[in-house]
Order: sequence, then C-alpha cells, then structure tokens
Amino acid sequence: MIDPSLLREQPESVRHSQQVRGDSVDVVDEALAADASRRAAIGEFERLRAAQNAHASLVGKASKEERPALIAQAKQASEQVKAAQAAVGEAESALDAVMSRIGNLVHPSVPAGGEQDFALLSTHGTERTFDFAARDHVELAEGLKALDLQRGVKVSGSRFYFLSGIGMRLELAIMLMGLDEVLADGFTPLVTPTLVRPEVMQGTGFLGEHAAEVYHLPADDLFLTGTSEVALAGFHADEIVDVEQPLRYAGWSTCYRREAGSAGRDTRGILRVHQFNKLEMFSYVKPDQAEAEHDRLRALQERMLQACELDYRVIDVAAGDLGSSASRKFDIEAWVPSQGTYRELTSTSNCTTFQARRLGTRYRTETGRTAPVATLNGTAATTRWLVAILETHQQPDGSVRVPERLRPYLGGLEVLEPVA
RNA sequence: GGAGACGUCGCAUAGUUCGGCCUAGUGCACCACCCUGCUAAGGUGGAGUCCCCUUAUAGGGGACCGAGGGUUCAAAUCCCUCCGUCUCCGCCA
Repeated sequence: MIDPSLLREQPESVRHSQQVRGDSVDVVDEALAADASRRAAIGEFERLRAAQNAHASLVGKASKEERPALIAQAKQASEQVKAAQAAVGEAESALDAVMSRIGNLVHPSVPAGGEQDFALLSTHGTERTFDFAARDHVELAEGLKALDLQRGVKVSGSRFYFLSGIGMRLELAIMLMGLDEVLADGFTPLVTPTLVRPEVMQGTGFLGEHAAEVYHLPADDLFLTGTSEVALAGFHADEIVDVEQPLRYAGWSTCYRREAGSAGRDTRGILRVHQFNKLEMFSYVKPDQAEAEHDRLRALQERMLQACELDYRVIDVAAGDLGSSASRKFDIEAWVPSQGTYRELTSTSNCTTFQARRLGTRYRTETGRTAPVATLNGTAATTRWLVAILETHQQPDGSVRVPERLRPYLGGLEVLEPVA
C-alpha cells in the first residue's frame, strides 16, 4: 500500500507512477475521493460517539427515577452511532479496494514500458558458443542421470520432475554455496513455512496479480508459497522492529507455483516447474537505506553467478514488468546456450515501504514515532541455475565441468561424467 | 480426533461471579528529573498502538482487553463463530 499522505500531497507523482507502469491513472482520483469520504465518515462517527459516551456516563450515575428517561434518549443516540459506524466500515473497505489497485511508486530511474523495455545495466562474460554439437540441459542431465522427467510426470503430472544422483547433489551444492555466501554477509538463515494463512498471502500482495499462480488448499484454507519471501515478509508482521542495523534473513524453502497462464511456455526441462527449491534473501531496513541495500543484494547475486562461472547480464526491469510491491527490480539473467538468450536466474526487488505498510512492520524513528520499514528481497540460489550451469560448462562428450567454487560442495568432484 | 482450561496496555497479573464509579488497577522492566558518595535504595512524573480534527512535533476527540459477529441505552464482563496456547486421552507414513 502506498503512503496515503503521499497520495494526498503529491497525487501527480502517483499518477505518473501508474502511467509508466501502464496501469490505471484514474484510480488515483478514485482513491482521493474514497479517502475524503472515509475521513468524512470517521468524523461523523466520532462526533456522535463522543456524545454517546458523554451521555452513557450520566445513565450510570443516574438515580432509579431518572434512569428510564435517560435510557430513552440514549436509544436514539445508539441508532445514529450504529448507522455512522456502518458507514465508516463501508467507506474503509471502499478505500482499501481502490488502494489495492495502486502499485508502489516507481523509482525515477526505472524505464517505462513492458518486458522488452528493460535497461541493460551490465554484462559479464561471453555469450558462450561451442564448436561441437551442444546439448541442452535436458539432454545433458539425462545423460548424467541427474534428472528424471518421465517419472516426475508419472507421479505428479507435467512440470514435475525428480532430481536424481548428481542432479540432486548439484542442486544442494548450489544452495549450500548460496548459504555460505549469505552467512558471510550476515544474514540469519531460516527454514520457512511453505503453507501460510490467507492474511499473510494477502498482506504480501500475492493474492493480487499473482492469485492465479498460487496453490490453495481449501480444506485448511492455507496457501502454498511460491517463494519464502511470503513467510519472510510475514515474519515481522505487526511488529515494531529495531532496524538501526538492517535485519537480514535468508529463507530456505521449497517453492510451489501453478504456472497458470504459461501453458506451452518453457515446457522442456526444468526451466519452468511447479516445484523447486530456493534460498531467498530478505532485508528490513530504514527507508533511506533501501537503495544501498538493493545494491548490496544485487552485488551478492553477482558474486554467486561469478562463482558459478556463468555469463550474465544485469537488467533494470521496466515499470510495466514490476510487481505491484516493487519500486525497482534488478534481474540477473544468465546466458543459456541452447536457447541463445539470457534467462532470469535471480531477481531482487526494492519494495520500499509498500509491503511493510500493509504488513504493519514498523520501526521507531528519531522523533519516537513509528513508521513503516523498507523491505527488499532477492534470490541467492535456486534450482533453475542447474540449467545454465549444465549448459555453460558442458564438454563435447556430454560431461560437465564443475566450476571450481562448487567443487568443495561436491566432495571435490571436477567433472560430472555421463552414466551409461 | 475427543475432553477440559485459558487468551487483559513490553513482561507478570487484578478485574469477568451480579454488564454501568474500568477514563482498565498493581508489580517488574523502561524513560526523565530529584535525592543520595557510588555495581544499590528512595521520591516525583511520564510512558502503548492505530486513527480523525485542528495545527507549531501543543492540544482535542475516537478506537483497541486474541479476531470477528451478536444481545443491550451501555460489553474486558453475557452469547456465537474463528484463531491461538496449555493439560489429559486417542492417532501417527
């Protein structure tokens, strides 16, 4: 949720933000009107309630003879208060509904436009090509007996898979390397719940634009999370936290996504699947430190990709491709030789105070007041990296060279050899 | 899954019997000041969160006793639903 006072005082900047996102601009005026109605309703209710309160104390102190008359008067006041209270409730839910359609204020540096309109921030490495018939990750992984797609489908349906043998170990190696990296950077590691309550899913914004991608368990009214960001954001919900030093968490969890609406896309292999593992970074900081923290998360992600010896580029995602909570998002995309293109391996978002405001995560300012913290999140390691690692480091015989930094996590293994 | 007990302003508790002197008391911890010659005690005062109004960051008002409904002129208190905690029993890949 954006800052209501920002909406009142600088509606122009909110309109501009909506515009570069390609979202409704009119919703800003609707929100202003709804906000005014809400405050008017509250004023009316509180005026009536104050009168009722004053009268109620008279009733309590009145003698038996006086009481019936006073109660008769109070009855009228009660009716009015009830009506006014109902009006407040309606006005508030109307405002909520409108506010939920306004995305976070887009950072001024973010390019306008959609998916194709990102700004390229940097590239690293060469867009690797091979002088032999290169294999894609499925062919490589199956040769290594690292992946069993057929049985994944047999057991659970399309977009499910088994990681087996070295595949399973390689995923764990990536995750553990990520864990060591975040630990060195002061993050507190957490294994997070992957089923959360509706309020948490709602509060983190995933029941908005992502609603169709979320698994829901109706018998228990719980949602399976598509990232531990959900649990990590909920971690400090309704708390006043101390962020003199940033609070940094790294959540390790399996992630579940329905991938509704992506039928037919990335159907081969494990690029787009319903279930995968991820180590996710999540920081709570003072709002004025958010940008520096965003750079920090991105830097850590680059170190990780460099450790995996991948070719990649860093992009500043365009406004229209931002999630509603994000003010700015950097994606790091690795070169995938079989596709001749870059694919997203990490993403880091600066949600400024947008997410924290709805979740009620606040800190104590210098003046002693409370104010929403800023939250940021970013990928530290995830299953998808297997795709780029296998393809980038493949050799003519179908073996795969292990990047040096990963070797300690694989018992010193230098090359993954095909299994007959 | 069954039975029972319980959720009060940071922590601990009083208040719930018989609805209205609850504007929610007390202790601890906390903050400021005073006193005090000292790893302490004592005194005074303050202090929660959210929101509205006016506005000088001073004040006025409203809401909040796990959450949400209901009864009532009036709910921490009575009723219902939900959430959570604890105890016992059952079950448990």
